[in-house]
Amino acid sequence: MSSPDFSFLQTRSTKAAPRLLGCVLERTVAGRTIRVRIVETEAYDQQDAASHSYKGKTSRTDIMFGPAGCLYVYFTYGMYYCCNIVTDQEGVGSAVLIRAVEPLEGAAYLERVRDKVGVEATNGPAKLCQALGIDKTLNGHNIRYGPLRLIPQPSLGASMITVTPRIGISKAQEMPWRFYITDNPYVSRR
DNA sequence: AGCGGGATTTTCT
DNA sequence: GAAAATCCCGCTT
Repeated sequence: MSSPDFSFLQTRSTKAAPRLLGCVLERTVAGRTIRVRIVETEAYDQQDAASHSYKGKTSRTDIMFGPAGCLYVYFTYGMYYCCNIVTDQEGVGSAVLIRAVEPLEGAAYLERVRDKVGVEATNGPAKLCQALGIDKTLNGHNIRYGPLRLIPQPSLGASMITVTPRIGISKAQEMPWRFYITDNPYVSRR
C-alpha cells in the first residue's frame, strides 16, 4: 500500500477547490464507517475580502495559515459548524469550504442523525457537518488520518464541473470561486 | 417555488 | 454591539 498523494492541496485554494470534487471522505464515528463523495466546494484565499483569513491571523483563523491538509472547522450563526480543508503553503491563509457531499456508504445513518431524508441529509455546509459529526474537536485535524480521512480521486474533467459565484457572503460576491459537479442532486442550490 | 423571519453564540470592532 | 462562508419553518403565490 503506497500512501496517497496529497500534494494537490499545496496550491492556491481556487485551484485546489475543483480538484477536491469527487474525492471521498471516510468518517469513523459511533463504531461505523461512513463514506461520502465531495460534490460542492468554495475557495477562500488570503487576498479575498470574503475570507476569514483576509485580515490576518487570529486565534480563530490560525489553522488557515497552517499546513495544507488540516481541517479548519468554524462555528457560525450560534448553532452550526462548517468544515474546510486548508490549502497552499504554510504561512498562507487559505482553505476550501466543503459545501455538499453525496453519501456512498451509511446514507441511512446520516438520515437518522439529521432526521431528514434524501439530499436534505448532506446538501449544505452545516448540514453535512451535523450529519458526519464534525465539530470543534476536529479543528486542526490532519485529513490524512482517521477518524476523518480524505481519499483522493482522479481529477474530474472540466466538462463535469460548474463554476459560479459563492453563496451566503456579503463581500467579493462576484468572484467565481464556487465549484460543483454538474447536475449532481446533492448540490446545495443552483 | 419563493420569500421572510427567528434561532443562538462566537468572534471581532 | 453587530455581523456571521446557515438552516428551518410558515406563509404566500
